[in-house]
Amino acid sequence: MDVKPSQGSRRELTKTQNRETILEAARVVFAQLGYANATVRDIIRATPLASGTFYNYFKSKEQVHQALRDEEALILRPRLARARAEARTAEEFIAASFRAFFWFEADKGEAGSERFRLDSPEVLAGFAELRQDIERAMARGLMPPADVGLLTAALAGVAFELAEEVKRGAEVEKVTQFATALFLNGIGGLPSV
Amino acid sequence: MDVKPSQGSRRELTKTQNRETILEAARVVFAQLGYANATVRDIIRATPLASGTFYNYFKSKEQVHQALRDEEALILRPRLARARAEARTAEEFIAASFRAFFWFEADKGEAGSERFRLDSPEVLAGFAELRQDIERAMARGLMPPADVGLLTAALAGVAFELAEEVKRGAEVEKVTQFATALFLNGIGGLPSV
DNA sequence: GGTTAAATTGACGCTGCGTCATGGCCCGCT
DNA sequence: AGCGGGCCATGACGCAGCGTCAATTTAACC
Repeated sequence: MDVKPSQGSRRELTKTQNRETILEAARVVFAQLGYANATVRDIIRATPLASGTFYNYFKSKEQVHQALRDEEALILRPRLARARAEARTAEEFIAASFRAFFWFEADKGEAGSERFRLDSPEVLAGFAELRQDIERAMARGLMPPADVGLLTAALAGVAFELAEEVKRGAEVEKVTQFATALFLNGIGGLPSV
Repeated sequence: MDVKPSQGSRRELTKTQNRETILEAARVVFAQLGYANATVRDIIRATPLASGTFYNYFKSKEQVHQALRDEEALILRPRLARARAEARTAEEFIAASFRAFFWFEADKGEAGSERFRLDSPEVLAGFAELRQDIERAMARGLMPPADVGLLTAALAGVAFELAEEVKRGAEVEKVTQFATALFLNGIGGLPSV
């Protein structure tokens, strides 16, 4: 009958280390070869571990990738939440969201340019948060009421697509102002629900 | 010294047929297994041809996929061009573009839900056309002047993301009106160039 | 130190990849 | 109609990556 292994136990430690080793190797390999060309073998070869060990930690290349996206989302989400929490007007709400997102993406650079489905848990949670915050803003009268689902999707679409421009070198502040102006004026005339 | 083989020649005919056979098989296989899981072997197995033959027509799974996207773009582009050519106001321009795009995507249904880089020649040409049409519209005073690159990207982002909603069952007309209103009001307050 | 459970290892069988030598078929010419 | 040349389909081949699993090492606990 085993008690849950203590946090500081040797076993737990190397387990965490191995996981991190694999993730770090994956980051490098994906950046070098691109996600599509990279193989599980490439990742473990960039590691002192054996091929079998990989599968103790992840089921597939896809899952490592998801874990990496999750790590990112885990950094980004609080930033977005904070930025929006401080917003007192619709403009602040929108501008702060875009700005936080664009700065974050800008740091990743061209490397992170591949397109993916957005189905990792943390990312979905981020979407849900955005949607909730929009609903609250509408309830408070900060924004006029409109179809929240469509508005969320539109915001996301603009954010993702303009993020590409930012990665290609466009100025964050300029793009932020563009996106903010577009929505701030745009939501005024939306068909009401 | 060969003359270019006549169009009706037997050889040319089966070549065209084989190409079409492969593309059709690919359509089916991608729909069934999803692009990521499908293999070149799956495609040729869905065909009376031998594996080597595949490589006479396409270099990779990726290239077949691109050819399929190109076929789609080849249908969609004239529709968009026509819709926009008839536009006499900004509203008509924007609404017609979204409407044509959403109807097209709606027909594909959930099947075509995977996300891809948009780098096939025909698709890029479609982007370029959109951008040009916007520039012309601005020149004619139909739209206020703004950063064309950012505006194009924003339009594309909203179009792609809302298309997902349409595929999930949202009403085309409702979504079209939403997107149109968003941009029609939005472009009014954009930072001028 | 001995016992046991857990985690690591790499070899294994299998599947898909892209190539290439072979052979058949179409075409144009006589 | 028969011949010759070139084009293209064919499928076997060597190679690489996949995910598994029996054997082995390592850590934990007594």
